[in-house]
Amino acid sequence: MDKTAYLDAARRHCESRGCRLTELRQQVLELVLEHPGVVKAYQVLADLQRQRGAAAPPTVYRALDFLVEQGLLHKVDALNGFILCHHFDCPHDGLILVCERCGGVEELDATGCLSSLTDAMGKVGFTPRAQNLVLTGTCRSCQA
Amino acid sequence: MDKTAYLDAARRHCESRGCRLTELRQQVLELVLEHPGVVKAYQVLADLQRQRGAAAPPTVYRALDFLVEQGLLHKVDALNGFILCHHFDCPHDGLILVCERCGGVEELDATGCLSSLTDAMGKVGFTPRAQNLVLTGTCRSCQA
DNA sequence: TTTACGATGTTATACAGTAACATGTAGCCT
DNA sequence: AGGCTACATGTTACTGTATAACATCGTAAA
Ligand SMILES: [Zn+2]
Ligand SMILES: [Zn+2]
Ligand SMILES: [Zn+2]
Ligand SMILES: [Zn+2]
Repeated sequence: MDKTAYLDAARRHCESRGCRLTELRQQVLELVLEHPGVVKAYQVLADLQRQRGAAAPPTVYRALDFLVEQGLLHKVDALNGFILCHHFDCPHDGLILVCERCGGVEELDATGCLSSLTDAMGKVGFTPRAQNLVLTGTCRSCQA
Repeated sequence: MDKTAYLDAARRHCESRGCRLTELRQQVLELVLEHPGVVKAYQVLADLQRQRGAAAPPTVYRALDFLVEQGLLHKVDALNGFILCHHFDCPHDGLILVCERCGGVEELDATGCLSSLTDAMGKVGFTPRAQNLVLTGTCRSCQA
């Protein structure tokens, strides 16, 4: 999917959820799109300032939070960063692997891999919220 | 295990690994012990300042990093916090469950539950960093 | 038109984490 | 003893991450 098609799909995705992909939000999404792998909020902020002059942290954090809310991005807590989700339109129990060395992102289908985890949680009465697992580590090409 | 026994076990654990649980490190560990669930670094810092006067961030971060290194604490990236590990003496992969409603934290030993995930990652050549999975959801006592 | 609501702008601040360098402390070697 | 070494802690200053609180603006329903 090329960039334009992706943005179109993202717009339709938001509208189908009763939200608007405003110009600012799209601009932030495009900035994330420019980067491979993990993007940091303050990197986006710097990019945004280069494009439209003054901009403050809340501007970019609000846009990023919105995009995460819509499922267009995932937050990677361990790295204080964000990554694109390429499957926002189909519900997926994804397993997202982030390489600590090259910043590359890989997505696995974890369906069928989570049953034992779910069982373990069920034994203590814990009900997990649907969410994506994000793990950090080292990818194949970065193995020492 | 009561507090004294825990601290004794922690001390022996460190010494068996060729490290010392110094007075400062033990003091930080005790401060973490005082809190149920997740503890934040700056909360520990504030507590520490109340006990021994001046103290700066590096003091508490160094101690916390040491304790994580020894396996006595786990870092919870999603919450920028730390939790006690109650079975530091046996190697394990932690599965940390955070209740969205009451904020309680529970750690499961997921060592036997991750093989299918590990297999899936192995197939793409990905080596996960030793880490804890953090999931949010609803705990038993908060079930609606 | 008025009202309400969502989005954005703006300022200031809180919270999280680290670099770099100084000082102390304990064991070891000569 | 004197000096060497390694580790632990103290201290200052800073970078990076994130949010609170309030102001402004556009749009669309009432
Ligand atoms: Zn996804
Ligand atoms: Zn890599
Ligand atoms: Zn543990
Ligand atoms: Zn609960």
